[in-house]
Amino acid sequence: MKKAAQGGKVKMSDIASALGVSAMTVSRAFRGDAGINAQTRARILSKAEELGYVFDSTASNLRQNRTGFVAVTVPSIENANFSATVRELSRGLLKRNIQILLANTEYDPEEEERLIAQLLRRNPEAIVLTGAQHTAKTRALLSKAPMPVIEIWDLPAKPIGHVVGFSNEASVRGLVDHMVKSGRRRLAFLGGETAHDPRGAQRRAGFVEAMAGHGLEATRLVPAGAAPVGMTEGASGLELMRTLFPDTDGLICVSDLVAFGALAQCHRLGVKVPEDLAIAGFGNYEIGRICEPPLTTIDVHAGLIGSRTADMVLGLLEGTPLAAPLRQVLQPDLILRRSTP
Amino acid sequence: MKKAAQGGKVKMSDIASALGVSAMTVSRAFRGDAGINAQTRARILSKAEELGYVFDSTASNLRQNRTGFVAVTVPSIENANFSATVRELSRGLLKRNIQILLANTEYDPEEEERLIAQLLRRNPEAIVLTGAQHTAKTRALLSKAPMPVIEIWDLPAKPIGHVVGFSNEASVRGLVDHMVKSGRRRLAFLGGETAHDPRGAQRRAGFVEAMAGHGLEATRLVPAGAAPVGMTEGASGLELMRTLFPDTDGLICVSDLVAFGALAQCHRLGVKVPEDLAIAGFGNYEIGRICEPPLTTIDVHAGLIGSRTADMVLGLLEGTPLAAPLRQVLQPDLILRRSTP
DNA sequence: CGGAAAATAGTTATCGATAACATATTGAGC
DNA sequence: GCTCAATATGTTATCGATAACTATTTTCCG
Repeated sequence: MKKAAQGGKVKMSDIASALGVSAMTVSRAFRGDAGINAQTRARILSKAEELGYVFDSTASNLRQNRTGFVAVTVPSIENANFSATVRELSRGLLKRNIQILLANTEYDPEEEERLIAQLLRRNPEAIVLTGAQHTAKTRALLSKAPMPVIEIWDLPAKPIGHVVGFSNEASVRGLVDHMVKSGRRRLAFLGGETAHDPRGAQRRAGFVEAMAGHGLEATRLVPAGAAPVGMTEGASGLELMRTLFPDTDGLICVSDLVAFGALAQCHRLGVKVPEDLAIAGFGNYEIGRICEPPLTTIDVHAGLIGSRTADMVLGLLEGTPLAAPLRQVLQPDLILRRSTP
Repeated sequence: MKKAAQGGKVKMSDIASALGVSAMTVSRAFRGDAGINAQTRARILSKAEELGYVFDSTASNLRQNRTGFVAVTVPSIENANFSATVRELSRGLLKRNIQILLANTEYDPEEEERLIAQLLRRNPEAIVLTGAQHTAKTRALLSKAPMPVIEIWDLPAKPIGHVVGFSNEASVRGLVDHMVKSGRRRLAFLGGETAHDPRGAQRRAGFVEAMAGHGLEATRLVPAGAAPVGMTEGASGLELMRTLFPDTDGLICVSDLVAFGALAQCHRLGVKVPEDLAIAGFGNYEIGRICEPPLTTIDVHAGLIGSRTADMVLGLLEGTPLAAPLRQVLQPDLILRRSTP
């Protein structure tokens, strides 16, 4: 409970004068510098402990012009896919004691702009953006920024800097191909119609494209509402689909959560999955593995995106300047389960 | 792509000399200080824009001894309950432009200790800990720390500082009472047996207590494995329960995710819910609302914990020192749905 | 044993914004 | 016109750690 500091805070020079050494030596002791006597170092660390010294990285950051954190924006941390990415990113960066400054854009580019302006003031060593949809001002800010910028979860046509992503369009193609191969022709897509969920929109576009590739018309496009869409929207979306396109025999959803909502609604309505309606999701969420029937889906390797991004950041921070920005393209996997025949 | 700064970075004194004013005036312009001429301020801001100036909060932080961020630890950011808390906490603090430094403890007190030591070096304005299980060293570190400490999601008997939480034990009692009232007597509890999930353990203890209150023995305690436990563990746990205690007529699970896993397994085994087995969860996750039948659960108001914590932090940062630490107790709600009769 | 390299420690100035104090200008009231 | 207060701006020192440099041992070799 005694929070108030009794005196001023303890600093390196206090330790130094207590031991009759210079502040510089104390600094060296703390950084595990090579050129310091092991015994001196031990004395310093033990005295520091005794005095309750806490290293002040604010001062260190200013002097070294290194802050030791990376700024990260995500549309929503509540999405299990994004949080898996953040987790692995965080874990990877922790190896070098780099911390994450996280900001939620709530799927709003304007909010992203505000947040990035704030984050830049803190001098992060790199900026990681989930998604590639930005305002013009954000792009301008970031292209002038002195630190590396990495866009993840997308393959932007005009990247700001580096990229770690995958093709949402191509991934959906795998689902369509699978459904068509098993004889389904009257396919619908649920979700992805809003401007503020570019990845959803890309999946939807991929659906349209893939259908065209099979000579089929992609007329069955069902809206699910504004991002973030979840199970609730999946359930209501399934109803809407049945009203608009009652003869649909295969449904691809913008995410597993939506697919599960649709599946649960099918149970309630007595629609048999996959017999009456095949359903596929996207993202390989845990629920797709557990529900009955389990969901065919696309594993986008959300965690891997995070760890690869961490590796890229660490490489960029150590390495020599690069001629061209990096672009790492990951390959999502099609996971076949019983919700499709 | 032109990342390399052409010259040195632009600082306040550059703007100052470009306009023939002092650096102090520039500083005042940026902070919206009262005592500055509106026209001068406009000139400064426009010149700053022109030069591409980015405010350096590192320097500001050092001088003012205010960093503008709050450190937060969570067991796992992938848990939708915790991420809801973080989201609302973040949203609340953003009003005052305070950012969050987030760290995942992975349910490991040792890891928490390491992370907190790191976080303290950054001089956060407050420290928010999810959970009340800490190592002795963590407690020592934090009780000496100069900034407010808030433990959330629990009601610790010996809090380090302030608290925003609820009683896990009492919440489970509501579930037990409901099941008993509807005639079930052979109740089981799934999960919460591990040392590293104190909230799970408290729920389990609450189950035992509540059963005793009804004169019933709580012998049906089924382990679910190490935290974090999810749907997968729910499914396997249900199997285990059916082996160990085949006559169970009501199952309370440590979370909705576990409950859903159990429910899905019941579907597969032909066990009717709630006729053959009543199931309840904990946490009011979205899935419990959507699955069939929807799950009876406890809404712990995860988001509210976050926003209340934000309010508390803001109050502590502005207000005068307090005589005693704050303790805010929230009341979870029992939500009755069809998975219990 | 002489001398060069290695090991260890100290000095001084600095990172960039800003608190605290000092100064200059304007205006109001009598 | 004069004083006092309000307004607007400038000066200097400082937050705490550390880069860059210098100074002093110690070690090791031919």
